[in-house]
Amino acid sequence: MNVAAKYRLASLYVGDLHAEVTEDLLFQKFSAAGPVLSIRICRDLATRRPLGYAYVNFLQLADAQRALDTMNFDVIKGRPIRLMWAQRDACLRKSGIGNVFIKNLDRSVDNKTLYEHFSGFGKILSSKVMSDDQGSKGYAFVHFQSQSAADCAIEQMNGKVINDRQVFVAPFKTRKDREAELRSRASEFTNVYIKNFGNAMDDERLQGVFSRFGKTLSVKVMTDSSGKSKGFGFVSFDSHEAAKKAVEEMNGKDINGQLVFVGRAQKKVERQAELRQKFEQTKKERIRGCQGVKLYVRNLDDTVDEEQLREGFSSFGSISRVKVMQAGGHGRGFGLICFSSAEEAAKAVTEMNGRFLGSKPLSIALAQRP
DNA sequence: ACTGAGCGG
Repeated sequence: MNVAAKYRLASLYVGDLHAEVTEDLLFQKFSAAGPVLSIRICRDLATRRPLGYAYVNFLQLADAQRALDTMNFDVIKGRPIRLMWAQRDACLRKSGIGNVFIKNLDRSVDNKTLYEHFSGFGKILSSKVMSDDQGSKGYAFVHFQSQSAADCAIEQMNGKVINDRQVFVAPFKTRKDREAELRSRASEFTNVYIKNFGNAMDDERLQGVFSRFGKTLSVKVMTDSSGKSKGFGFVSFDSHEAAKKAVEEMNGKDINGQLVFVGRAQKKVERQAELRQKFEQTKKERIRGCQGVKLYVRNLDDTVDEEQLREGFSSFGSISRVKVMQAGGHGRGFGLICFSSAEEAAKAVTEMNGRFLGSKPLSIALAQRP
């Protein structure tokens, strides 16, 4: 048998490694399971930074098996390691066959507890409770070797209680598949959200406005603790067609002298997620907007300070930021100016490039995107 | 709250 074939029989993949874990440390640890032939922490070829995984090659298959059985999820440098048989065939790793998703996990459920609850259904290739520095995130993955084991686990474990909490167990879905599913579910909505109808509205009147689109299951004007309308409410229809018609015909219409908004009702978490995403989006746009109108000013006379620079450019528009680069108490001969619009920045470039500020002509250019 | 990461000499 050649060397490569021999390694493969007794090779373990060690994942989720902390960056400070060394080969020595792994050698010490795994030698407790039996004689170790070699260990390699994989690193980026160029930077030599660890890639977060390693191989441990045992001389004996039984020792590798023992390590897998007894050392999986042991904590090194504060982080649980994840052990698997080395599997170099990427197709086998990524097929997705037998992969199971678990959620609604109690925070007290750790990797080992999870493993104990699922290992009886078949051979597990890899499992993991997702966590951050706050601890468990309440969901996990168990990848079985066979689909039949996964089916069995789903059948037996979905709805079961682990550490006083009922868990949800189902086939794993990729993020893309899941998003598509959510979108298609959302497109068949039956619950409608109405806002901006003022406070002269109650359930009965709302019912009166919306019942012509179809049968309603519930109509509710949301109120505060004193019973006063909050200006919004929900109408639940018995069919998507009715809900869709209500949105199409009522959105933007005048009710009690006000233009109302009528749309698909979202769950609170969904709404929050959307708002959060919008906020991130506008933040990104704002950053991009600022980058687009940043000017580099070179060949600066080193007596010119930020105030003078701002003054020299203020006639072209509103300046959000001015900076003169400094080193050792004097200017380094360049700086930057942020305008609030691209037009202003462009005008500043055409008008000021080559013009004298102090004793030297300015050299101005639009800053490159980073 | 909420569907991953992962393979060398």
